[in-house]
Amino acid sequence: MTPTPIRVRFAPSPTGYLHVGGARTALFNWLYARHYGGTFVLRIEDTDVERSSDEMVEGILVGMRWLGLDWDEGPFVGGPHEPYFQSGRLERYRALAQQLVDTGHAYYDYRTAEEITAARTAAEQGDTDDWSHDRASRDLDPAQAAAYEAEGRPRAIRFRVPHGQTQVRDIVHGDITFDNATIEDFVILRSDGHPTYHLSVVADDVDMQITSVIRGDDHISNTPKQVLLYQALGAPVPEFAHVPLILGADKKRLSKRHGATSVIEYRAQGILPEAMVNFLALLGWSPGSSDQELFTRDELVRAFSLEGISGGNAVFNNEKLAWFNIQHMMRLSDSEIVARVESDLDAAGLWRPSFEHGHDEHAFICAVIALLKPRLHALGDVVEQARPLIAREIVYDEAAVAKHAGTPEMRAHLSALADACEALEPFDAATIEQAVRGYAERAGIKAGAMIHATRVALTGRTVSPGLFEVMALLGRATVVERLRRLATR
RNA sequence: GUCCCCGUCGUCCAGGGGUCAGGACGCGGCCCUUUCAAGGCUGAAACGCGGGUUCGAAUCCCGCCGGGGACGCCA
Repeated sequence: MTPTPIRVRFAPSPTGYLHVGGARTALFNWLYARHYGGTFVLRIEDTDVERSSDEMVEGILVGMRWLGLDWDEGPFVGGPHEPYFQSGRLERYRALAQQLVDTGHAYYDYRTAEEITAARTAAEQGDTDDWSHDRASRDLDPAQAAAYEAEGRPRAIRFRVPHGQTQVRDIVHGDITFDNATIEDFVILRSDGHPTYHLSVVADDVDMQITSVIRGDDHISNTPKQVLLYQALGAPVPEFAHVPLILGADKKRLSKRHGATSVIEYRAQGILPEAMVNFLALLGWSPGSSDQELFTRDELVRAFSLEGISGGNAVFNNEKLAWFNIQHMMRLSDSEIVARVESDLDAAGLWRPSFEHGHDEHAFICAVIALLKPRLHALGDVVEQARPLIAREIVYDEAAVAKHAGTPEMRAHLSALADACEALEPFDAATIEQAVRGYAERAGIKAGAMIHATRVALTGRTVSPGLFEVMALLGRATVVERLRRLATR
C-alpha cells in the first residue's frame, strides 16, 4: 500500500557476542523487514575504537547467522551506503557537526571534561541538581571564544536545544512528549573530533534512509535529542518502535549473573535456533487474538507486526525456552537432526561414515533418532541417549543389572528369550512384543520383569525408548548376542 | 533527585465498558504405559491500591504505590 519501502537496521556495538536482548531487537527488525519485503541493514557502531576489533564484530555476526537473521546490507555483503562501520564515517560526522554549528544549531564548548565533572559534582553536592540542563557555554562571549581559540584550547560541540517541547511518535508507546527544558545541551562532537552516539546514529540513519527505528526501550530518553537532530538537519524523522527490555527472574535487567546471556551459549547448550527465534519473538510480541505459540520462521514473518509488541518488560523464562526446544526438536526431520549432531557423535567416537546421507546405515541412524526424538530436550542429549543403540560394545549399569537381571533364574530366561528370538519371523516390534509377552506368560513371570531384564541386557540401562522398537532396531543378531552375553556373564 | 516507560495467574501473552477474565510455560491430578519421555484430559493460580466517570469498570480519567529505564566528551 505505502510506496515507501521499509528500511530498518540493527546497529550493535561490537562487544564480542550477541546477547539475547540484542538478538531479539535484531529479530524484530528482521521480521519487520521481511514481512514488508523491506531492507534489513546491519551496521556496526564501533566509534569506540578502543573496544572494537574484527574478532568482536565476528562474535555478533556468528550469532546473527546462527539465528538465521540475514542482512541485506552490511558487513561482507556491502551495499549502496558503505561503509557499514561507523569508524569509517568520521569525516561525515565532523562535516555534519560543523554544519550544525554554521546553522546556529550547535556551538563550541571549550571547557575540559575535568572542569565539567568538577562543576557537576559541585552541583550535585549543592543539592540544586539542575545539571541536566547544562547550558553554561551556550552564549560564550565572542571575545572570550576567540581567546580560547588563540590558546588552541580543545573544543567540543554541543547541540543548542531549543525552547519548547519535542514529541516522539512511537508505535509501541504512542506519542511521548518531552519538555525541552529537561534536555541538556548534549555533546555531538567530542573535543578529539569523534562523534557521540547521538550524532552518529542520526547521521547514519539519515544517510542510510532508515524509515523505522526499532530498538530497546532504554533509548526512549535519547530519542527526543535525536528527533531534534533530525529537525536541525532538515531530515525526515523515522518512525520509532521501542521494544521493552528483557529482564532476569529477579526483574533486573538481564546480565551475566542470570546465566547465559549470549545466544551462542544457548547454541552450546543444544538449543535450536528455531526454538530461540520462536521464544524470543514471543517475548514481548504476540500475534494478537490467535492462540498460536509455535511458529516457524516463515509463519513469524507472515504474522509479525509492530502493533503486536507490548509495552512492558519481559522476564526471560528458561523453562519455556526448553519447552520450545522440545517442540521444535520434534518437528525436525530425523535426517535433519542427524546432520546437526554428526560432529557431536563423531567427537564421542560414535559416528560411522556409513551413517552419512546416501550410505547404507543412514536409515539406521535416522531410525535411532526417531526413537529418541520425543525424549530429547536438547541436541546435546543425542550422544548419551544414542550410545547404547549405536556403540558396538555396551556398558552395563551394574545397579540395573543387579536389580533386574541379578538372579540365575532371570539369566536363564534371557537365554531362553535369545533362543526364541533366533526363530522369530518377522523380527519387527509387533512380533517381538508378542513373543516376549508370550514367553513371560508361559514361564509364569510378569511381562514387566522380563521386559526390564531384557532392557538391561540390550542397553545396559534401566531407561530406553520402547523396548520392542529398540529390539527391532538393533536387529536379531545384536539382540541375541547381547541377551546371551548377559545371561552367561 | 529529575524526566520517561510499564502494571491481567509465579512467568510469557490475549482481552480493552456487560466474558464462567482466555491460551502457553511451570506446578498438581487422571489417562496412556515395559522404563524414561512425548501426548491427551483435568485442577489450582491473576486484573496492585484508592478515588472518580458510567446503569455497569480489569477495560476510560486522576492520584498513590510498585517495577523498570534514562539522566556521560559510553553506545
